[in-house]
Amino acid sequence: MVFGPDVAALSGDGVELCGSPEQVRDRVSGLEDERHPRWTWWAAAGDGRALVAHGIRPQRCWDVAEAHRVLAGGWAAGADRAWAVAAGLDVEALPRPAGGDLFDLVTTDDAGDPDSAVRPDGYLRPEALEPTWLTGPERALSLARAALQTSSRQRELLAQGGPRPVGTATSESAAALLCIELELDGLPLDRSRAEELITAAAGERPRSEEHARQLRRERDAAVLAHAPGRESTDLRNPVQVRELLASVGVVVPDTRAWRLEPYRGVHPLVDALLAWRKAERIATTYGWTWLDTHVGPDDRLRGGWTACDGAAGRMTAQNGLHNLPTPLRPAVAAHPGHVLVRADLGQIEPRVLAAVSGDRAFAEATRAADLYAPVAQALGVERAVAKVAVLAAMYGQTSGAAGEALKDLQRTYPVAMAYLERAYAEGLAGRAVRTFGGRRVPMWQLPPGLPASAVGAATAARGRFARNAVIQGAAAELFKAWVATLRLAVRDLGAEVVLCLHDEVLLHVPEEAAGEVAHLVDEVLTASARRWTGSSAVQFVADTSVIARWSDAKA
DNA sequence: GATTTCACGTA
DNA sequence: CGTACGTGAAATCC
Repeated sequence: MVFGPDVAALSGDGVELCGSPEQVRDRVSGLEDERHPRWTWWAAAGDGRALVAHGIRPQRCWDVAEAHRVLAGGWAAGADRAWAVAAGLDVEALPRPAGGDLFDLVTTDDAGDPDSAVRPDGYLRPEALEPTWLTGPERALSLARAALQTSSRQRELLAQGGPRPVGTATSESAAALLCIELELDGLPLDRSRAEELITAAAGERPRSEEHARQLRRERDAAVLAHAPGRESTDLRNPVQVRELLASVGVVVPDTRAWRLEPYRGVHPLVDALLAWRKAERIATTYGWTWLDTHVGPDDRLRGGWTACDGAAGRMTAQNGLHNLPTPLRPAVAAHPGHVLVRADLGQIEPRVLAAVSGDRAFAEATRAADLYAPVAQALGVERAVAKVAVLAAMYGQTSGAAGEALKDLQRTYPVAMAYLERAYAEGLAGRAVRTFGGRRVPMWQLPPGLPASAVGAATAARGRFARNAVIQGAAAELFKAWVATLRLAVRDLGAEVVLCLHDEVLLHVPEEAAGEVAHLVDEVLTASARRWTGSSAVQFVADTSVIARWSDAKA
């Protein structure tokens, strides 16, 4: 489907239609009710949003942009690029949209049928990406056909990588649609509780600009009182703060919190500064302005969502949805008549490692509710040591106390460790890696002028990135497969997904459906994990609770 | 005005 | 020599 401002079109499966967006939307709605087809669109942010904004929430879709991101990696996924890759055309030679200069005027004489989205040379017309190009129904129809054609070529290309990448593309597509819903629905908030928490952390709501400045001065004064003679220091200027600290005998290379932590006892200024920083964070980033800007009159916090970041493919969110400080979390609360069902995946990354590497011994450890217990036993070390070693192996950490246990890990779980080493080596060499689900993760190339002395560190950083990407990326794939299925499974109960946080999901649920939704969360996880891994060898576990506020469950 | 650096929140 | 992300304030670049 293609939705423009004035025209829209539908093509495929014996249906071909173009007309006004209203007409096409009605038909989409009817078809969705009849047989919920897998709708194909260039990107959820365009056509998916056009439906969701009008109350149509399709079950299944194929998002050409997301499929392209799986296939090619990286973030760029415009229709022209996705079309070119699917068609096997050179993306380096992608025609550029007309800039309105003379050169463009001269070279547009071979443009072929002006109402076709495809040029005679096989590339998608770059101007067809602009909504303004959709001046008539023929053009919309042509663009819709092109989207459908792209999707079937993408399917073929993905299928060359085995059965999984096609599945990855469908769940990524669903995640992208969910992102639109998350953005429009928002996260339920208890406004008065939010106001209390902001007041406690950042002070009362400023009544004017002058009042705001005064409050700021008061906050600053509490710190500067510890440094007589240096009251003019700007606490927001790291250089000045460093000088301030030096004046009381605290000499540090930078003023980051973890660096200052050991000096808490040395001088009361340090303590005051660190407390000030926490308050300042809430005052500037999650304070009154944030509340007024991002929380609607319906007491919902809204921000943009993306289905995959540019690196390994985790979801991202804006406006604090992904980094709300813990002290503010009590403000996230179910609205009247509802509860929150919260679930987080326990020890997701090592479990994912067991699945993607196919290490049988490590998979055996996932049968335990606490994976580190059997690992510790196998290595003959304390649980804490086993945990640090496993995490160090996955993240490429070399400092710290993991050294000896890492050797034992190699010996006990050679298949899993080899999987990580392999990714590390690929990254080191600058070659792209693929996640278990088939997402290509491109590797950046080192800048040509890089001094020889810096090359080692730079390639090692790339190796660590690759090593982490195959784990983090695969975990993101499983998570999205889970949540995409959950989205549909709970829908008839009136429940909706309202937050996704890498390994954690929050659902807003009518009170009476709480028990059933909580049950479905676990059931769907087992089914999704089985489908994703292709077996039941690796167990995934969710910690699920029914709560009123986000903070009611342990973090 | 746009980009970079520092700092810090989350997983 | 653990990764990823988003945000704001100040400094820096153009």
